[in-house]
Amino acid sequence: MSKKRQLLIDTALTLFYSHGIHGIGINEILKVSGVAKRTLYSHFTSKEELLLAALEARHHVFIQWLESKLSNAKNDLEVATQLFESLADWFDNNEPLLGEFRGCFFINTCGEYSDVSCEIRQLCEQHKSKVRQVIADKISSDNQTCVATLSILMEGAIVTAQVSGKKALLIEDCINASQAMLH
Amino acid sequence: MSKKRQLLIDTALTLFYSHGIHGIGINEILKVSGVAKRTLYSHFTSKEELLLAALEARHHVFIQWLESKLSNAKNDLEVATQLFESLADWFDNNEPLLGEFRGCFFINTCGEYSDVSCEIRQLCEQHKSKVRQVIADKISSDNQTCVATLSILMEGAIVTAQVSGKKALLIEDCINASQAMLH
DNA sequence: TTGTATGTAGACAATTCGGTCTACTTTTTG
DNA sequence: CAAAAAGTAGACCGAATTGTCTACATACAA
Repeated sequence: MSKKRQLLIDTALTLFYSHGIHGIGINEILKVSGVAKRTLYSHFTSKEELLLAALEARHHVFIQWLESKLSNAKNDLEVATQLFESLADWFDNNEPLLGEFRGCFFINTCGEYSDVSCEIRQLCEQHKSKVRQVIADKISSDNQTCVATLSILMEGAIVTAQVSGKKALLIEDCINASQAMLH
Repeated sequence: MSKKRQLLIDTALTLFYSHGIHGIGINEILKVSGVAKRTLYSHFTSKEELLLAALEARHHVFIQWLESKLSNAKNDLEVATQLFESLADWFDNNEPLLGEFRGCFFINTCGEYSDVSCEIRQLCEQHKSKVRQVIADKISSDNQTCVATLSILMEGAIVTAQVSGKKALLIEDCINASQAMLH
């Protein structure tokens, strides 16, 4: 992997994430990264291809982060608490790996693309599917409902933190709801 | 309220909602609505002002819809079931008042605007605050946690339906989680 | 009748968009 | 060393962007 290529992906990810895809032009990405336009188009055929690369990069970073955060949970309740407490750290910008919190990059991206069958949307869907899988792998019970509920609470927490501001109560509620579900 | 003004707001709302704010140009809104550009700029000083009007219009429609859906719930559990079953109808495009489901317009909008203190974001935050208030007014118990959890589940359901498309199981999970919470 | 509101079509300006291209320089590698 | 690969700056293209402006038409109420 070329150094410039990685720099372009990183810069695109940061800018797309914070200003939306259509809110950021190619020229802005070039200016911020300091890479020449010719170089960009030797690595990517279009803006969309750069976006796809950025989505994939974010996917890998996020999944790796999530797996590490849940790695030492010893039972289902610990999975839940560690999940939501890690999210709280993200919301409070205490997770350098994930950068400044601006909601979920994949949710934000879906808001800008209406065609559900396009490659971009499919990548977003696959990411969410993988996130659920990571949680499922840590849940000992074969109860599929538990995984689904945790995922829904997770999405709700992310969106609420983004739109309504980050609150300590939010995470408490998620953990309480998890406890109620796990009897 | 002028007829053309309302037509512009309705058209802008539909197009913004389905393609994102920055994905839709003024000219497209004019073409679809059949209104002259001069007329638009006699009613609104800028695209942003039109967006604010569209957000407000959506806010009123959604709140009215939500209130009507929860109006005849007789206890907390009924509030929860009617809430999530109404959401299911929305996801399945069986709620003409809300139009074709494309996630939450306010969440999608927040994804395109990073400045939390700008007027657009504040409108989105106020909308979510009002949604929580509508739910709170129907919950008999003074338990604030119940309202918060329902809200989080609601946001999670909306986002999951938008990104991952799973609908039937999703609503079941939300209702199950509500039941667990309400003992 | 005569203002005044509100509407029309569309040219135009200034800027930005994604993307191509030329000409040149640097870095890596066999 | 020499060839190939990867980089640079930035002019340029056509299309699209938001917003302004001129000139004119229609509807309605005092």
